[in-house]
Parts: sequence; structure tokens; C-alpha cells
Amino acid sequence: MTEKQEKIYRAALKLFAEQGYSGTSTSKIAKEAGVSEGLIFRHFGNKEGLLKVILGEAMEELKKSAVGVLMANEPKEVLRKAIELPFNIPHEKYKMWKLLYSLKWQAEHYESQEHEPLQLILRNAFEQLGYEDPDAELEFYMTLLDGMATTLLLHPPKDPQRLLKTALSKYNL
Amino acid sequence: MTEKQEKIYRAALKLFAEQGYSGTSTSKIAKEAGVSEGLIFRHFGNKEGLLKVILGEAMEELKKSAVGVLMANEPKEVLRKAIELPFNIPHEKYKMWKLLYSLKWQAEHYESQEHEPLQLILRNAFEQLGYEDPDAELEFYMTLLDGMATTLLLHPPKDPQRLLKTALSKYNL
Amino acid sequence: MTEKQEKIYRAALKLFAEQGYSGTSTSKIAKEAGVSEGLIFRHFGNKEGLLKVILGEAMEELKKSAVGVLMANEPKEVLRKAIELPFNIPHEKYKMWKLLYSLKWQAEHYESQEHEPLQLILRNAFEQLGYEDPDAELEFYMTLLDGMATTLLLHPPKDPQRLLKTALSKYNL
Amino acid sequence: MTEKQEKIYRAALKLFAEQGYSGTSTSKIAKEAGVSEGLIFRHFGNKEGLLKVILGEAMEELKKSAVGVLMANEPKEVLRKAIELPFNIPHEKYKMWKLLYSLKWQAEHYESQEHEPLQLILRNAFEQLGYEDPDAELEFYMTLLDGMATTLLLHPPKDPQRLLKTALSKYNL
DNA sequence: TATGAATGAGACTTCATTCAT
DNA sequence: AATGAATGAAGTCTCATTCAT
Repeated sequence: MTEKQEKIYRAALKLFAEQGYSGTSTSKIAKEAGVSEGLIFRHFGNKEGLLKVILGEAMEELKKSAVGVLMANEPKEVLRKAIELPFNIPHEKYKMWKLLYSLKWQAEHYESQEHEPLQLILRNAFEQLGYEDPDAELEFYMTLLDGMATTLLLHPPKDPQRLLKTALSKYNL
Repeated sequence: MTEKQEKIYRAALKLFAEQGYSGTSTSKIAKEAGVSEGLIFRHFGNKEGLLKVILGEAMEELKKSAVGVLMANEPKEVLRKAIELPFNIPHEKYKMWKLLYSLKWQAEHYESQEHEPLQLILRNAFEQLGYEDPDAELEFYMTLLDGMATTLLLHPPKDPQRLLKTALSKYNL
Repeated sequence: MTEKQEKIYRAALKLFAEQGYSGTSTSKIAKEAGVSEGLIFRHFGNKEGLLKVILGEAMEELKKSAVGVLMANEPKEVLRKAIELPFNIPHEKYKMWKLLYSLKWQAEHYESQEHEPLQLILRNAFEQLGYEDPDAELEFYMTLLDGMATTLLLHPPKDPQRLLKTALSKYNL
Repeated sequence: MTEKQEKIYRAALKLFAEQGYSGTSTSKIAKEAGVSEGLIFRHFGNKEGLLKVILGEAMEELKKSAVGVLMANEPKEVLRKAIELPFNIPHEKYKMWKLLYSLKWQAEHYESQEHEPLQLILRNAFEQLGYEDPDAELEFYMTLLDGMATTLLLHPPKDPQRLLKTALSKYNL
């Protein structure tokens, strides 16, 4: 990506995350990026193309961040690393995650990112740990993860570590 | 509300929930409601006015549904009723809750509905039950509630009761 | 058609005919019609919709003007009335015909208006009049008609009747 | 003209002829020519400059093709050669003629190419052949030529020679 | 010479809102 | 109360053209 492309990309990510996709006009993006409006279309085809590029990168990021969990070799470590995921989002990736989560609420853009590999390994962990109903446990764990992400992205507590500690304690991790 | 007002209200609720506020044009609302576009403005002033009316009703609903929790007289009952909240959303109120949650992700419309009374009574319950750090527990519980809502509204499981059961079991309820 | 619709229609017809479809912007049309640009889209959907309505009317007109030829009952009368066609275009229909002819030269909009009924009756007339190769005669006659239209619409002579007379004399009409 | 200049020239000729001048963007031309958009402007100044070069060449061509008529020394030969003109357009010149004719229908670019020399010699031929009203005959002949061009360029018949033969027979040529 | 990034103006179109009826 | 015509501003996108390389 050239410099201006990056500028557009970043401006769009910021605005999409803050004001939503429909709520963000291309002219706002251009202004925020300090670039002519036409350039957006030269580089990304159209507004949706810009979103798709951003979403593509986000998916990459998501997969990358899940690698740590997938590579854990003890079930307890799997659980711990999974729940730590939203706590390890680096500051510069916040916008991206916020956008990803906010889009889940829009029918048009929703594509249930089941993220099967993660779910598989989590289910396996519960099984190995002797949980009675691993499927139910998995479901609950995913729900908890959604809650964590929501809290951390939307109204982050002063001391996130306390929240993490509480969560870990529930599973004796 | 007259009949046509209701129609507009319902159409707007549906579309706002599905496609977002900015993603929904007044003309779409009018078409969905089977009503002239002008009527929206006669009855609700402008697009935002329509949103505010919907949000107002939603807040009422929210308070109403919390009453059960506030009136519980045993700490364990408080916890149980609180976590049951998102499971008791009646079918016809789904749109409303979805809208409420999706708006939380838009900076423009976000107003942290702390919902203090509920939080107070929950904190109190944890205290009475002898939890070491009631504040931390409260924080975690609210996070869990957010997760529940997300799951139920966005990708409801085939058997919601199983999820509820799992949750309750974590607190021996 | 309401008054403003008519205004738009007429402005578009004029400008399309004079400057071509692509050469005419909707803002020019709106200005010429003394109307807001948005109104064009409320009434005609989009720019192409406007063209289609105009073209539809033109086809009607075309058929109507051919009726006289189709109803002639002597072969000589058929020939005469056919060649008189372009000479009888009323002043207010000039724009329409010009547009129709100019569009024939644009691949995108071209649809060979064979106008079969007219051709059939012309061929029949040549046959009855004992012409050796009626098909060839028809072909030539249609070519002549195209020439007439071109001349009359593009660089009308001072005395069109003289041109008509010359043409008629070629066929002893 | 260098190779790339030629490419641009040819691409523009093709597209202008098929889609009209306004309907053809410089970016389409560049793509069709397999050349960067900027190059068009380096070589031809601007879009109109490109058109002018094409039109200039076309005029040359037109004059060249008329030479045969001007050099005929019998009146009948003049008439024959004149009417043969549009039938002798070489395949690779079709685009050019089509463009020339289509531009006649656009007010903006129209410049009545009276082509006086040709008209003079034709009028003279009619006079010598003893036609009563040479001016009227000339007018009709030019109209016929327009018709021929229209037919041949727009919907060429399977057997053009038959059309030519029919035309010639009308003048006993 | 040639490219491709970059731009500003303007294209087509949609939007929220107003107004006469 | 209700409609539908009408509008001006803003939205997305394309265009001809320029410029640095």
C-alpha cells in the first residue's frame, strides 16, 4: 500500500468504527485522510471495496491472534489463552475490532464468523478436562468471550486485569 | 398512537434494527409502513425524533423488565432473575433489543446506560453471598449479561435453556 | 403527465436531440426545465428512464404517422404517401425525429426499427406495379426514405416541396 | 505517428464511432489502446484535440475519395462514380465514415460539409444531360447519397451491389 | 517518451425535509 | 390526518486533465 492508500485506509477504519459504515461518507473519509475524494475510488473501486479491504485485513489479524490458542498444548492453557484474547488486543488494533463487532449487528454485512478451528480446540479442551457437557460449555465460553469483547471495546474498565482475573478464577485457571 | 403512527413506528423499528439508523432512509420506512413519506414528519418531526420515540419506549421496556430483579428478596434469586433477563425477551421485543444493542456500537448514539439500580442490587447480592470482591464480581456479571444478550440476539442457539442452565450452574443457582 | 413532468420531458427531448444523450447532463435538463434536479429522478427513475419514456412516445408517434400509408388502397398511393412521410413531420415533432435518427448511430441504443408492416406494404405495392425485383426496389426505397429524413432533419432545404416533387417524379407519382 | 500514437488514434476512432464522442471517456480509450491515460494528453493535448486529428484525417480521406468523381470527363460517368462512392469505402475506413456521419447529428460538432466541388460538378453533369431543373436534381442526388451512406454504414445489406444496381438503373447509368 | 498517482469539477442519484392540496 | 410533488443539500462515483517520476 502506498502512503496515500494507507491514509485512506486508516481514516476509513477510524470513521467506520466510530460512526458506522452508512454513517460515514466518502467525503468525510477523504477529508480525514487529507486526500481528494476521487482517490478513494481510484484505489478501492468504491466505498464497499474499501470496507472489504479493511475487513479482509481484519480477518487476517483475527486468525493471527488465534494462533497462540491453537498452539497451546494443555487444555487449561487453551482456555486461559482463549479468554486472554480480547485483553491482548494492541491499542492500534482497537478500531479494527470495534468495526468488526459493530458490523455483526448489521444484517447486511453480517457473516457469522464461526471461527471453527478455535471452537474445535476449545470443545476438545473441555472434553479433556472432564466437563460433563462440552458442547454446552463451549457455547457458554463463546458467549463469555463475546461479553468480554463487548465490555473491553465499548466501556473498558479502569482495571481490565481484574476482570480477567475474575474470569480465570471461574475456571480455576 | 394512531394506527398509521403505529405502522411507521413498527416499520422504523424493524429497519433500524436490521440495517442501522443511518442505513435506513425515511423513504424505506414509508414504503415498509405503507404510508406517505410526509406523514413521518408530521407525526415525529424528523428522522431523529422517530428514533427518540423508539428509544424512549425501549427504555421503558428495559425498566419494566428489570422490576422482577429489583423485587427479588433473596440474593440468589436476584442473580438468577438477572441472568434470566435476556432469556425472557418476548418475541415481539427482539427488534427493540437488537436496536438498543446495535446503537451501543455507534459513538453518536451511545449513552452508557449504566442502569444503576440493577447494578446496585447485584453488587449487594454478591456482598451478601460473601463474595470476596463484589465489585469485580459485578463487573464480570455484567460482562456475562452482555455476552448473553449478544448470543441470544445475534445467533440464538437451538436450545437457549441449555445456555441458561450452564450459566446458572456456574453460580450454583 | 403533470406540468413539471412535461417540462422535464420537453427539456430532455430538446437537449438529447441537440447534444446527444451522453452529452446532456441531468443538471442541464433540470435547468432548462426550470426544475430541481431531484425531480427528474422522482418522475423518471433515472436518466435512462427518461430516455426510454421519450423513445416510447416516439415509437407511438412513428406508428401513428405510418397509419396513413398502411390504409392507402392503391399501390401508387402507397408509394406516394410513404415518401411524403418525412415531409409531413409537424414542426413540434422535429426534435423527436432528430433524436430517433441520431440514436440510430449510437451502438448502445440502436435497435433496428425494421418497421415491418410498412416494408411489407411497400414491397406489395412494387409487386403490383409490376416491378421486376420488388425486394431490390423496396431496399432502394427505404434507402431513399433514410436520405429524405437525413436531409429534412439535418439541413432542410428552403423549398422542401421541390425535393418531394423530384422524388415523386422518379416514380411517376 | 509513432506506434503508441497510432494505437490511441485507432482506439479513439473505434470508440467514438461506436459510442459517440461524449459517450467515450479518455480512460476507455487508454484501456482500449493499452496505454496510460496520460499519454493521450501528451500526444493530443486534450480529448477534443484527439477528435480534431481524427476529423482532419477523415476530411483528407473524403477529399481523396472524391477525386475520382472530379476527374471523370463524361457527365454520366460523374453520376455513376458519385453514387459508387459509398460502395467503395474500404473496410478499414468504415469506422471513420461512421464517426463522420454520426457527428453530423450532434449540433455541437456539426459543420455542414457542403463539399462544394463535388456538388458543382454534379450540378454541371445534370445540366449537360439536359435535366430540366439541375438544382432540384442535385438536391435529390445528394439526398440519395445520404441515404446510401446511412444504409451501408448502419445496416449494410447482404448484397450491396444489388442496391447499387437499382440506383444506377434509375439514372440509366 | 511513458506511466500512474493525484486532483477538482461535475456527473448521476438519494436523502431528509417542506409544502400545497 | 394524509398525500405526493417538490426541493436543496449531500452522497457516491466518473471525468478530463496535471504532475512527479
